[in-house]
Amino acid sequence: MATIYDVANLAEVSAKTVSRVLNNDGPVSKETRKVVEAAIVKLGYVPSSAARMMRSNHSGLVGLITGAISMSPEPNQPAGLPELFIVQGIQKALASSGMTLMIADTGGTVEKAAALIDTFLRHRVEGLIYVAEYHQKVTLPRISGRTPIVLANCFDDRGTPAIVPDDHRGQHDLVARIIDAGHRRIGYLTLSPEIAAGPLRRDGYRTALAEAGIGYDPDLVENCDLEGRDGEISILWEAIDRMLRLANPPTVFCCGNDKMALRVYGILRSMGRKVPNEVSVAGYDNYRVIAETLFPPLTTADLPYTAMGVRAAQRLMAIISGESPEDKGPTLVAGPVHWRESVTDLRPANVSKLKSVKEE
Amino acid sequence: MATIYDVANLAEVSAKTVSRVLNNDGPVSKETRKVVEAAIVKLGYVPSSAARMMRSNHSGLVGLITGAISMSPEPNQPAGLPELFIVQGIQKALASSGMTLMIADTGGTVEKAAALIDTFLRHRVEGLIYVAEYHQKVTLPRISGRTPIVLANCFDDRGTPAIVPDDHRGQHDLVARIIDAGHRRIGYLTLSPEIAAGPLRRDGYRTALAEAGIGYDPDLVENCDLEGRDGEISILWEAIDRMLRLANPPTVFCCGNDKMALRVYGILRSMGRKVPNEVSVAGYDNYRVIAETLFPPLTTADLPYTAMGVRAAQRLMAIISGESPEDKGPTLVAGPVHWRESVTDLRPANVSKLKSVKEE
DNA sequence: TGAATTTATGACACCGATGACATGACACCG
DNA sequence: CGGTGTCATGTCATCGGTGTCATAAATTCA
Repeated sequence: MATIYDVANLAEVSAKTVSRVLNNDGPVSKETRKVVEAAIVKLGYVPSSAARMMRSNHSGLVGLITGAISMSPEPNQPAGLPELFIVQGIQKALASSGMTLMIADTGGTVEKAAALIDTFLRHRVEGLIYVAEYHQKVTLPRISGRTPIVLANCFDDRGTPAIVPDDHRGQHDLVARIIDAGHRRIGYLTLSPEIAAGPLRRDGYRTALAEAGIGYDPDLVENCDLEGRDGEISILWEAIDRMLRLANPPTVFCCGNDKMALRVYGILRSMGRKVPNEVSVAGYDNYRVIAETLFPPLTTADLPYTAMGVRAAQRLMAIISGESPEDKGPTLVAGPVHWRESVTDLRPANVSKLKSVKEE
Repeated sequence: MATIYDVANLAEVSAKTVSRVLNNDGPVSKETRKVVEAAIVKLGYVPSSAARMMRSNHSGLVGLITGAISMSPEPNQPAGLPELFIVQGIQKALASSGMTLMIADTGGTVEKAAALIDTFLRHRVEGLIYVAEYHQKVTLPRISGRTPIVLANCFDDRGTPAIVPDDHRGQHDLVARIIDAGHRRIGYLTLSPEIAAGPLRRDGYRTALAEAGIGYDPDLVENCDLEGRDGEISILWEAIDRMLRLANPPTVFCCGNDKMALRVYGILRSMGRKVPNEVSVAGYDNYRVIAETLFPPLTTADLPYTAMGVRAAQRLMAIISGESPEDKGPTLVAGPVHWRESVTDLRPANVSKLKSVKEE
């Protein structure tokens, strides 16, 4: 591979002058610049970032660690892989800063994260972002030097800067909107209480009910999430069957996430119930492959992955620029409600009118 | 950040000895090794890969370029992002080789690929892999040096080593299996002929029919893929409606991909047709979020992304090791059929028996 | 027991850039 | 016309490791 000296020889200038041309550093005459640039092209010269980094002690790299790409081998897990939107958001925010993003994947095993952090430190990244597959608590190995790190979609108990979704508010907003559409009996098929989003969303549901003066009815809430284990369909089926037999049955089912809503569509239809004419369904995540492809399209709460990624990158850049990460603890990011055809509007004026309303 | 000299001073040995300990190079006495390792831990020393790379001229890096993470902003496009499985396969195959994988994303715009290749070359990667979002032809900027590159899920007309899915064989195997289950009237809702997979899969369908001695009936085939444009649902609806009104209607609908199958489920049910009792449905891709979550689970052909990733990485490693890439052109990789409950078995013995059969 | 080999370690140059500093040629100024 | 500033360029040391070679001590061998 050609070096800066090869270019210098060919252009009959010093290496330093070539360096000046490359970096738009110091003054270079028009003719010299032209000669040098020609030599660069002729030799196909590409500067070595290793050599540059050694001298200037500045890598321009940001490391990103994720398990998103190689999810656990079992096909369970909350969403799948849309948390990649976080990565997309990070890229978007980083693109303007001139930093290069290096992405590495844990390959499923969390233990590999330590090795990846090490690899990144060897490359002298200027900052690290750790992205979790779903909202959860994590415990990462401590980093020896002073390389800053930001957590996205997760948090720890050491006060590390973190960006997490506002599950409480999202579920609250969605339920509030559904109440606004005239629904009063709202069934809620929850996620497992084991995962961070479960209790947060359930509380959001309760808060929205309370604000509307609707009593909380435990008969309308059931955990239907087996976290990928078998039998989820039958548990769902029985919960729905039970609720629909109540004296005062729900007019809408809120599901823990969009994937569950996809199952609920199938079950309700197998029961002979039309969606949404007889029963409405709402999800959570705005997992677009499902939410927009389902027929009818699914009303759901957005999980603002992209925005979270943007915030994470911005936070990191701020810390790299020297801002002390004093406002410790997680930053909550809320997303909008996506109103689609899967929930009927029971308000007098709109009853029987099944039209597409988008509020995004 | 501590350097190798700091460690050498603290351990009272030469820098070269520290280097020996780090790389398990040359002989080092047990005691010396212990002292050096203690110093390394005490200082939190992390070697600089930049410095190492300069001298040894060996980066241990493989660059991966993908648009997978930031798909096009429109929610159209074939699959979404499961082509990330390719990345997963690449990682799996690379893990054993000691190479570090650097992933970069084009951010949607193909033009950025050139910049990313440049960045990778600056880091002196030993090989490059380009992963496309869906099976297609691409034209990448030529690479100046002799850094090898392998294409995954795409191909070009310059004979660059490439790994692509065997869409013809996959669709053939799926249809053959459906014929084997007793179906004779097989509707086919195709992908757009514009994308590489479209014609390949359609030909696979025709080949399977021909092999079974079933005549090709153009009435049973229709392109229902608008590549994300509006109106897809109504086109699908009309195509299905038309075919079901035929004197001899299809007993099963093969869909261009799983996403289309998801829509077809909704449409058939809105028409009051039970799946699979009255009409069977099959997909393509084995997009698990859809195929396994749908009710009933979807029969589909596997798009062997992981295997393709593995092959791509192996091919690259072979080329890096000096093997001349003489067997030019694309390598086809075929995947298995996943037989699930969405297609009924019409063979006498099994009629009315709806059980889960997995053949993977 | 002296020569040959192995083991353990160090000295030093070098990889390819860039920062600090120096130099010569002009231009401008009073 | 000497002094000062700017422009264009070059010299040289340096970043943090590792390859090459040298060296001294310990071990094996004839």
